[in-house]
Amino acid sequence: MPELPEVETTLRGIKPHILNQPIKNVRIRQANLRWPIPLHLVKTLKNQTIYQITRRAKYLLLKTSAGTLLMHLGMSGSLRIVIDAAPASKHDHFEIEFAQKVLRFTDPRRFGAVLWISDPLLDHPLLKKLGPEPLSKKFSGAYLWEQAQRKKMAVKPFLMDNQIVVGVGNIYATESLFAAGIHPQLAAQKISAARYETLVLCIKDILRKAIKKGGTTLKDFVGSDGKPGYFRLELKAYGRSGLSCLRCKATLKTIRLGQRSTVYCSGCQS
DNA sequence: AAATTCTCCTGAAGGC
DNA sequence: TGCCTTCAGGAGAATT
Repeated sequence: MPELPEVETTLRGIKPHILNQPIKNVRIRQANLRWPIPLHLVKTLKNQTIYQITRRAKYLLLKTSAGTLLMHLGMSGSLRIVIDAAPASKHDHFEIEFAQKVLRFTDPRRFGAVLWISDPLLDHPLLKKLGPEPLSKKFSGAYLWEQAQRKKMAVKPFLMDNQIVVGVGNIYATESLFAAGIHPQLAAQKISAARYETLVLCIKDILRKAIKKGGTTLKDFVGSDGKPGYFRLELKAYGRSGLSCLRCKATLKTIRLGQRSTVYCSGCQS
């Protein structure tokens, strides 16, 4: 599931292959993703060069002198570097062809996006309301506690709100709350500043470890080299409902919070 | 303003 | 075997 570690893994994987390489061709096979892929990209990107690749939240930003290509992997998307031009398959919706290599976007469920931004980046509606990066200094226990005041919603959906902090989706929110020993259903405003300090440390630690492992692959996610991420092996709560807690042996439970399944341990999360 | 619900989509899994 | 239902989920949009 592409959350921040998976997007970061993708960024690091594709960057050395496509940076400063002239674009020879662009192909749109299926424009109907979350929003339609702008058809003008075929002409707009031809002969352009991507001179910078960055990530903001779960968005990849590929900059050219004509504008910025924004890509989102949705929940089943992946970007791969294809060298021997293997034939495209059913879910290969978009690709950028360079002299030696092809950057191919694959997304079975089509929740992903490929968009074009020609205006200043920060004005874009998808980017301008985003909260801080979780691995930045600005994302601290004090910040999170401050944001939580007067928020009655449960802490888990609070953590997954992109205006509070970006990049923390269902897997890493579940894992972080387990690591911090915080019950996911607790009202955000009822959690102490000290516990938010702990939670922030857990979030940063888990995200960093997941990036080191190349992200988490549940089903579709692969890195740019086509290989899965191995953080799934490290998951202690997500996907372990009904199994016994690795810390206290109690049976892990599942509840629904904000339409998302949430696994927690009633023995050591309170 | 804050919180909840709906929506897009496909494939896997379960029921009968 | 095969059809139908249910579920998974990122996050913007719509609704309460």
